Amino acid sequence: MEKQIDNHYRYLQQHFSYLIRQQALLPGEKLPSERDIGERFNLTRMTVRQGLQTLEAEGLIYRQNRRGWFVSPPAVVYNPARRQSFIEYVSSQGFEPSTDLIGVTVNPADARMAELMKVDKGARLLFLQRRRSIDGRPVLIEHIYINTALLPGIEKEDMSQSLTHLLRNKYGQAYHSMNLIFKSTALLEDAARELGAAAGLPGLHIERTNYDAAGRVLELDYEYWRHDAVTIQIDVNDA
Amino acid sequence: MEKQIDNHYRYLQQHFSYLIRQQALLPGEKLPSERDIGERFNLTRMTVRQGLQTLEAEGLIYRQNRRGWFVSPPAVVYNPARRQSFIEYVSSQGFEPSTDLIGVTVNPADARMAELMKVDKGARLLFLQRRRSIDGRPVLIEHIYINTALLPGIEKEDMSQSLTHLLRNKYGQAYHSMNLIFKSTALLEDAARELGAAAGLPGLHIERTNYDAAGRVLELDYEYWRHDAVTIQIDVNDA
DNA sequence: CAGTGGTCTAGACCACTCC
DNA sequence: GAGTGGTCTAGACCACTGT
Repeated sequence: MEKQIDNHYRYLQQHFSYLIRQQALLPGEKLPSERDIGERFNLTRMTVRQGLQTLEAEGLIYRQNRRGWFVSPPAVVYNPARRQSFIEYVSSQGFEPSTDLIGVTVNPADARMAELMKVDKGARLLFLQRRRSIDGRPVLIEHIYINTALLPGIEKEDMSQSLTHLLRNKYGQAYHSMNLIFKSTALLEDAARELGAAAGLPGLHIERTNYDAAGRVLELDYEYWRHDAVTIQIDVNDA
Repeated sequence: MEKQIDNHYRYLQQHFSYLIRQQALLPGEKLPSERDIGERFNLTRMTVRQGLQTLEAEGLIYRQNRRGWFVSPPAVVYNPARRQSFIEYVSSQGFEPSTDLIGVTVNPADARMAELMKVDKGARLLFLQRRRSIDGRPVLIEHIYINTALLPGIEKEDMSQSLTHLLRNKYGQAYHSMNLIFKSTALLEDAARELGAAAGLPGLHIERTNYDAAGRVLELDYEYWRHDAVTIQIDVNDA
């Protein structure tokens, strides 16, 4: 007993949704061009785009700026409580992670950052911008602020590697506790551009504060994810 | 040093974003109609709608079906680890929570539900559908499956009240552990309609499995949130 | 009823990617 | 240069809301 679809864009949505679920269209595969779809279904490009946008909102397809629409791969599961690095949890799920370093600078903390990281104004903070990809598809932009006073010499390390590993191996620091904030919102304009995505793309923001054993802020991490690329999972145990 | 905006819809976005941040437009306030905005800025309705949709994706405004666009109130912070009820965490943040019971049925478990809840196929499950609002604004639809065998007589209770309280007071059951899954995706069609929202609205899905002290599944809870209405916050402590 | 957003048409030009 | 999505125009009719 299927529901009657009287909207054209919903018809498109259901059509492609069906093809994707049946795996007639495979992850990473390119959809026909908007003009081709319009011709095939006798629809204006605007209507086609509306249909595609609803599929994008569902996380079934994604676009790369002016290159086309593609079927979304399955989302990676991110379980922050496990304290695994991006590299660990992505590869353990059978995907291929990679990291591009976009920028590294050392800046004095302004008033806002000083408060967030519980350091004095002017303290030296290492600021990293990285892009991380899964199977070659850019999925998140990361902005990281590191308290260099707690991790001397860290700015001389290779910053495209896993910070989790670096802290563990070189500094003997495991993350002790962390505070996590998740928010569903549009990707920031810069993040969208660096992901090769259209601005205003639905995104997931994660803000993570990592503390050392003494409760000091080791690192502040902002992650801007393509919303279809990740599922968050957490186990909460007895208090 | 402001960036030059050459897109019309981005200009609109920046304009209203500014007004909202300056509180020249207050939470809950209605925006002018799409046609009025178009006239004022000399833009087509399609372009106006595109601008408004990006503001919606940012979580700054929301719409109610055919009633208009409104400024979003601040998001409520949901911290699952605190095991507070919706009523508790909403009211403790200075908002007014309310709950509408949409449906109650008792059904035998099908194969899928039986597996998810670790019961025999055909076991009696209480199924609740509720709509929850903050300050009168519907923000989430909840689908709850309850294992009646563990909570005898529960189907005779008032199901618009807090389940957390009911379990605590009548059954002496506190939630022990829970498993949480968060996914940013479009609202389901039914959920969107019950929230008075357009279908395909960006949404946040939360899936929560609550276990009793013996590790049995007490309750399975699916929450479909308007994406601008909630921020998730979790503290993870030493393992 | 008038007013609102929801959907849709039939075009157009532009910016960028790919070859 | 051909093809793609990104943006935009100037309309139209419909479904639903409020009065």
